[in-house]
Amino acid sequence: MSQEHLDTLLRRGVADIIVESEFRKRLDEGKPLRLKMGFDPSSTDIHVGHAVGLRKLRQLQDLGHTVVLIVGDWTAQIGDPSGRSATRPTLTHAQVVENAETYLDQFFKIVDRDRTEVRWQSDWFGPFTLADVLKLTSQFTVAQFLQRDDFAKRFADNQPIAITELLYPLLQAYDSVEIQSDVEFGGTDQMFNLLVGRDLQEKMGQRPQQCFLVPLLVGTDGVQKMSKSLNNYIGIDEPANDIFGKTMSLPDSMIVSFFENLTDIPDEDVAEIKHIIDAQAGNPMDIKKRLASDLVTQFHSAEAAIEAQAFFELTVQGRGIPEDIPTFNLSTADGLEGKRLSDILLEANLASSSGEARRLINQGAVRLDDQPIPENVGADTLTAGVLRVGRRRYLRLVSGD
RNA sequence: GGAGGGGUGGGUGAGUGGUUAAUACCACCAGACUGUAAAUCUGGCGUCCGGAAGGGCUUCGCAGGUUCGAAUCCUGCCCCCUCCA
Repeated sequence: MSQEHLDTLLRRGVADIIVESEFRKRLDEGKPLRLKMGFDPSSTDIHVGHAVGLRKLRQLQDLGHTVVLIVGDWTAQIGDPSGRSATRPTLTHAQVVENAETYLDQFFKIVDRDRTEVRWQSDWFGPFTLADVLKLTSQFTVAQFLQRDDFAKRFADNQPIAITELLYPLLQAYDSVEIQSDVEFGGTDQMFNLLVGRDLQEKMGQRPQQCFLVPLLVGTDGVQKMSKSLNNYIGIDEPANDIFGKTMSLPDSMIVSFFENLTDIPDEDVAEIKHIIDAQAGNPMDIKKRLASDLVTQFHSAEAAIEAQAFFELTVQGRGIPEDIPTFNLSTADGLEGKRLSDILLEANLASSSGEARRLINQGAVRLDDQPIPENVGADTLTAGVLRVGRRRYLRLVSGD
């Protein structure tokens, strides 16, 4: 591999590598490195924000290295007993197993299964004793932990910090010892935790891991970091049309960052795109189509990307009707007696409540063959045709058998 | 152990007996304009019935109570935060 290729690999989609020179030395040793990545099975959906780091894992796997994925099953079953954090619910063993399966299916869309070792945290924490815990805690001081940004801030603001919260970084650090990690991956918000792992390994006589930090991708709102709870994410498991559509709705300000972090297009192309956008030398929409197509190709296939683009151009841009849409039979045996348009929208999942259905109708968002239906008419006055709600919800009304 | 502050709709946060399904802002949804961008404008935003007018039901930590009427008053409980020890 060329030096240039390696440089790109260690720069694009990378926030920081601690310590980069040591990391490069290890790469030169010629032995497969153990790349540690942890996940909390309380959430299962992988979005493109996570993909930034997973893509790095894959690129390094392609150089012969091994990913060690740690399923945080033990901590997930403890949860956060203080109940402060909704993001640490307590899960049962069955839930953890189910979530892990869901997660792995998505994980291996990006990461190479054959070069991955999956380890369950309870293998080593299950038999842990209180004595072990105390030994672990004795390696660190409170002052050291107060260096972590959010702890420092909360401490200064007289906000509570639960003792368990101090323990989590220690447990994560011990994972590194257990699997003899060479490099741990995480977002920049994980820096402190990764560094604790590094320290602990050294204290326990191991060679300290390097910390590979990837940037936190900003979500589709263009403001906050991408996360499921903020509903500003693009899931890698979503249908091709959704990935394409969501990408098209990105603010212009996000385009360059997405290309940088989520695609392998050449650096020169990224620079070119940045120039076009800054200088307003072209329509950003066309550039976003390229981005959307690239993402769909990664998470589905090249064919799916072509279809998704066609779908987008037909429906959103051309306001046309796609072929493959759900149908609703007007002469169904259920009978339309007493039913109204709003009931049909609800039954066909075009609205989430009858209140919403009425609202949409009143706002002129419902059309039958392009003719607005401004009133909640009786279902029996509807004729065969295509019912459209907003821009992208459709229902084909048919009559007869 | 003691003192004080607080729990309101997805979020922030008004509201101290009726005009409050609950101000405002954010988020979100739909429409217009567009490039499913931004900005802007318009409408909406618990839920059910009703073509509509309108009417049910549920909601202000939980459970009771006072009252014609309670997010607002009383009692008990749960939870959170701060300060002092």
